[in-house]
Amino acid sequence: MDKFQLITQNLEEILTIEDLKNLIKKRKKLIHYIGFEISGLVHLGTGLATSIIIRNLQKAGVKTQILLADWHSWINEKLSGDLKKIQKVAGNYFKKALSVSLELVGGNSQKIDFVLGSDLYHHNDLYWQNFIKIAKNTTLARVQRSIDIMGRKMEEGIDFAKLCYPIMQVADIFALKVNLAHGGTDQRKAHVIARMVAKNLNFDPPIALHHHLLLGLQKPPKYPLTQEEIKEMAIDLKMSKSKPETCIFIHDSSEEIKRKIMKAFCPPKDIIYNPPLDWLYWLILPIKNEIKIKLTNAAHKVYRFEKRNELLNDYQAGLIHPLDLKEILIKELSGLLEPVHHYFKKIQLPV
RNA sequence: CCAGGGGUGGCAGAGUGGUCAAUUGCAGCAGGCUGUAAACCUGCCGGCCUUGUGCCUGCGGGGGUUCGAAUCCCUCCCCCUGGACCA
Repeated sequence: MDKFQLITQNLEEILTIEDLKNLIKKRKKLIHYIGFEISGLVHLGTGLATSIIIRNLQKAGVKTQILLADWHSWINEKLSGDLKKIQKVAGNYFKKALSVSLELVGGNSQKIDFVLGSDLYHHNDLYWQNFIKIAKNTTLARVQRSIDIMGRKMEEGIDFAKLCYPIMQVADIFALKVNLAHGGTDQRKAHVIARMVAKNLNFDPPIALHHHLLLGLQKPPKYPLTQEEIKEMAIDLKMSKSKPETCIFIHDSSEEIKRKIMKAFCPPKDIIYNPPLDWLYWLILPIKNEIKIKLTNAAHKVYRFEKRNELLNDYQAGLIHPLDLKEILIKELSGLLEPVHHYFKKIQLPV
């Protein structure tokens, strides 16, 4: 498999494919980054979905970096907006949880550079110069739109720091010399700003790599939904810590995994909006490479990552019962996360 | 800083002296139904428990009036709209 294929595997969107091809062709050093806000427990989305991409990039020889975004978390009032606490959790818990997650999917946590936001900004005149330059090359309206998409409500009572957030995010990309900016599809607006202002600041526009946001397990606010509506509402539909019943943490026991998945929304034959199917397609298959599922005719069939559309086709055709789908998901997920309990035996989780 | 408007349970939004632990909607939770979930039906939905015509806390914070306050007064804080200042 060549570099391009490795890098683009399991991504939902690339901005732009042409730029990426050019970068590879020019044999430039590929430098990746993804930023994480430091909040509560790491779940499948933050931990595993992102790790799959990082693993792929590592295989492609890309330098991978994780920004432990303490200042961003501070701005967004994570962990009560207590910067000291955020930094503590970043170092004591998040770094470890993300490393474990990466190992689970077959990546190498030794090859990741963890960067704490504070360290990046400390005594860094250039960073803050770029911050102002970026701000000068952006409009208020644009920044407002970008924070809106990030799940923060514009409406009333928004403090100004929130508007600094996307500007910092763009400055981070330049400061870390990133040419592969990675995030969920929710990071699109910020990455687009980065690409737009890059030219004005004499940087090469970073390529944006967006992974799929795993669906939350709950029934959507509206059903049925069209593919377009799902894209528009992606932020509301994604797995979220704030709804613990609809999200699975990497620390969840197999009993909890079973309980939550059994409660999951899972309409028969529907492949448009189907959280368990979504997870098997985007998460389990890319990690496990193949899974064996019981069909409604009692036979078993093996599905492989390379041909994962078969899974969708068969489910749509009614060849797989929702309950069988759930059962395989429960089994695979429990097995996958089993080592996590071992790693975290002695670490206090920041609940 | 000035003027006006406003702060009610997870959210939305009623209520303007007692009958208010606070209408209602949404969300959430539990159970029933279904080879899963959803839809649908039932119950719960401030906290506590010995589950009761029980106790406690409660309508931005604090103080006051009153037999009695989410409702009236004072004060502080915060938000919104406009203005002033910077220019």
